[in-house]
Amino acid sequence: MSISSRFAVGIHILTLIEFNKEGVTSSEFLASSVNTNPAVIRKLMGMLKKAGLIEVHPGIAGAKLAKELSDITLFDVYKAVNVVQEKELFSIHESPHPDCPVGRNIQNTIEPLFAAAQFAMEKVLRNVTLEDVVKDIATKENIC
Amino acid sequence: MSISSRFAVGIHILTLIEFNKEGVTSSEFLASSVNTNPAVIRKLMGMLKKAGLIEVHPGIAGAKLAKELSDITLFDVYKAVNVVQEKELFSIHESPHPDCPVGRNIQNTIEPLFAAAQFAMEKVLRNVTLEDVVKDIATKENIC
DNA sequence: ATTACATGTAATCGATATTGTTACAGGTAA
DNA sequence: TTACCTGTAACAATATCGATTACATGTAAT
Repeated sequence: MSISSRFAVGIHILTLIEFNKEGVTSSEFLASSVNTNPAVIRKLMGMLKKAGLIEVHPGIAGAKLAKELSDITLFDVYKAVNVVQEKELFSIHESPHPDCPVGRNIQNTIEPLFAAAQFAMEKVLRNVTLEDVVKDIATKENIC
Repeated sequence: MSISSRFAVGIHILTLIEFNKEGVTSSEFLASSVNTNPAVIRKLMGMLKKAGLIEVHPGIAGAKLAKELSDITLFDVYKAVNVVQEKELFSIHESPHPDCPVGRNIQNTIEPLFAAAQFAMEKVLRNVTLEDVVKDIATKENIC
């Protein structure tokens, strides 16, 4: 099991829009860098647009960031591309037997524990911005 | 996307072994409480056994805990049932374009961020023991 | 030794999610 | 009108999950 690479690709898209901000960042351009199909990129662009992270218009080539780099966290991207639903990082088996003391309580007992674990993971994502990602790549480029 | 319910079922199994420690906890008994097939339970029992969490023997009915309740964390169960591999909670797209500054760096930049998020989630699991789960259920039973 | 019953394990199936691909509708500007 | 872009639907290939069936193997009681 793994969380969909839509998340990583979403970050890639936003980062590249920033790096190419003087130029035109079309779905084809993005697809070439990500190494996938333009239609895949357009679908993701739709999600990022819906989440208010980018501006993109039918018939007009290129996407632009809709917010400041420092105002976009990885959590924003994570939510935008819809990879994990609220309280659903972990799945819990359905319909355990109600006549068993464990069966009738296990879901209620486990759920808050799973939610806490998921929340801790998401908190890390909230504390990283796209600015951090862009700066890290810029640093790596200057060194190499 | 969701982490397999094997994790939740694994917790269920261990918890029920404890609740039924005076009796014989067979795969059929467990399957009835979990509401699944005995073969599914046996496969999970094999994983829990391999991880040293339970003792179970071919031909002999019933499983027993191999460690103290307070010595088994949810993380132990999580690793035992093999739901998420190390550094693979998030997947990263392969083969981004090396001629692009973003494409050639994005993986190295994102990987530690994803690893940190995964680690934070796992840390929560490390801090909860089966004893906590059993006590919580026992409390709920006494109240209701 | 035979019988009854347990665990161990492999094969298979249906359901679902993911990723890539193709195709085309609709918008924009030269 | 033409060229090119985004938006979106349909479909295939692949992978994983959970359930199911079947059977080999091990144990203990008769």
